[in-house]
Amino acid sequence: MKEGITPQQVVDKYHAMMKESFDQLGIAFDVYSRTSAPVHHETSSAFFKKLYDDGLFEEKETEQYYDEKTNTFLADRYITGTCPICANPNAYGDQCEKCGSSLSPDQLINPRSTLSDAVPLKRKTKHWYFPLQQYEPWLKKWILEEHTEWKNNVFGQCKSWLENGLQSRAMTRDSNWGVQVPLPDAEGKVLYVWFDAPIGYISATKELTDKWADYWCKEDTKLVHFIGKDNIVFHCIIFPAMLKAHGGFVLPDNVPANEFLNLEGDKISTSRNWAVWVHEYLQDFPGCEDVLRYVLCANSPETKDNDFTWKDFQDRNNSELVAIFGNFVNRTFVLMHKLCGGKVPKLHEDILDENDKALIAEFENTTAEVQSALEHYRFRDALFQVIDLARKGNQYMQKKEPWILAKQLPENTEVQKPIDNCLHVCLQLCANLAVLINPFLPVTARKMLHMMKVVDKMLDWENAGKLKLLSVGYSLREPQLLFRKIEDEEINKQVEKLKNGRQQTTVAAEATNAEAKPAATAKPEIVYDDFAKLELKVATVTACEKVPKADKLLKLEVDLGTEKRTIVSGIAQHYTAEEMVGKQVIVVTNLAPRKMKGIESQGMILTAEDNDGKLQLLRPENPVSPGSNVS
RNA sequence: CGCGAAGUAGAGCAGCGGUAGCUCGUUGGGCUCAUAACCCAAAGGUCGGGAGUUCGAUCCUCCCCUUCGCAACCA
Repeated sequence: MKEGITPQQVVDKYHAMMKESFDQLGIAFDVYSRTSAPVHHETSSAFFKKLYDDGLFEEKETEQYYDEKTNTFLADRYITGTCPICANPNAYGDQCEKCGSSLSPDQLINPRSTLSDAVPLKRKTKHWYFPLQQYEPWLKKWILEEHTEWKNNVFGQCKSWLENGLQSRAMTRDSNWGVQVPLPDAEGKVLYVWFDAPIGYISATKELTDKWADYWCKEDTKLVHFIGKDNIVFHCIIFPAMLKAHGGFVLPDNVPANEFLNLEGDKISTSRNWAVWVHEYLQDFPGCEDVLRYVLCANSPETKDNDFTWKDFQDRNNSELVAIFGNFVNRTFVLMHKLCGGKVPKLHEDILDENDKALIAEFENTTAEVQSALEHYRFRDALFQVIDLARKGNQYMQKKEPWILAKQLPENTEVQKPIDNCLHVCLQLCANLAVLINPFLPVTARKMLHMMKVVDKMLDWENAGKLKLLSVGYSLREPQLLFRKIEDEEINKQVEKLKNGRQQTTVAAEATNAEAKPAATAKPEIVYDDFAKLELKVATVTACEKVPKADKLLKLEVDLGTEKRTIVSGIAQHYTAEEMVGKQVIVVTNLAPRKMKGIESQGMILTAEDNDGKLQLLRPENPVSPGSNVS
């Protein structure tokens, strides 16, 4: 709605955009689907129908508040009113933030809609509830006893839910966007997003293969959900309970939820354009797909929120990818061409020394560590181990100093042997590095394959840790640099772009609107007479103070020419009392008075909300006399 | 309000009862095949704050502070 287009257009736009971005970053999916696909509608409907036919839902008809102005049923959070317990006039339908009581909308005195400020009416609506509490004993056993290995943040959250007690939860909503409830008499009802969304995983598998049941219904399947911390409950509690209720499906083996990644100290937000857009990144850093992948993995918020900064991006690229990994591969190839005629030299086992043996042993050690880390979802650590192996390669080469040995060649041809050994080991290490880095940096792994003139098959994980990946005597290509250095200038540009982009959101949003079809209005059309019912006037603020114990409210005295009025307005987080004095504002003067925090407000000040959620006062371009009509 | 997770050197992390460690970055020195690595040395931490338990606490207990998340028509 905000973009002025239909939900369908929104999903089409972003689906295409994300698919392309994933593709360009070398992130491949067996299937990249969406819950608007027909197969998903069928699958989720059928799932619902099965639970329904098995009598697992509670059908409840409730009276829910309905906002006639916007034609919508109101979620609890969208209703405010006076708290029955502490008389706070701004309690929400689900809880009062002043006294902390949990509420239901029915308990509110003088409820109103936060969408339109209308007085909501009760309307009957029927929904289907899933009795989560019935699965509580089973969930407790399954998670708290059988999955103690889950991550702290995940396990703790689940424990909290389970110990607080689960409740029936509506699995349908009143809406016209989503999957229709597959029952007669269910006009205008759709499945609750978090009912159908995880079923989307099953639907997508169906789209992939007829043998989808081999994945979902066989005990040897290991189901893992990679998610962010904000939806732990859906994947650990609700979806498993649904699967259990339905029967015949495997349950998640693990749900390694990550924390959040910030960007330059602020929360990432695509709507506020505080983001790094993949398609723009690839334009600005062509050929650097793997660098972004590297930094995101090395800095992934596995145990706590982390920050992506361009400076860190540069540091990690220059010191870890270029200087450690890239440099090792490069110097190995350069030396091999200089000292071994461009071919994989022989390994003279008779003269292997401790250094050789130690490094060779590292092939397997590191492989085991990387594998173990991956199996335990410690991706950061796994990647570190790979880079660390390259570091060990550098150390090894430094100890062996084949370039020094080479100086003795004219008088002693025997030294070719240790030179051969060093480069043989280093080259085999390069091959191992290619295999080990492949899951993280696939583009880099390909480049290495090319240099080694070997086939893709070599990258199979089974090859990790082996000493003999390259054959003796095989001639290899000239080295190509795997990574390039990233200069300060490029980084500064990105930081600037980010900061400028933040202000351009409005422009971007307008551009989107211009392309889109005529916007569907959110509210029904009205006639002039409806508009004429409003009395809007310009007023000058003569005094202003903050309302005590209310963080959002300012109490204003305004001059309407013929009279003065007191108005309470929820703009305290956007304007200070001092700066309001003397400003002109537009006031709805014939709005019924309402008390807020014990002060009667005799009107309402008009504001507009920008993309940052900041309120902007509406006011005349040039000062006019107080009391002027607005039309 | 409550619940969960997190808070350890400039950055990213480990440690979890006994002199605070790793990688990167910084500074000085050595070396040079390499987009320079590597070696040596150094600087940099009242382990979020306070109380307690203990012979001893970053680690255990309690309180507090900060950040993020917690069934919203949001995968």
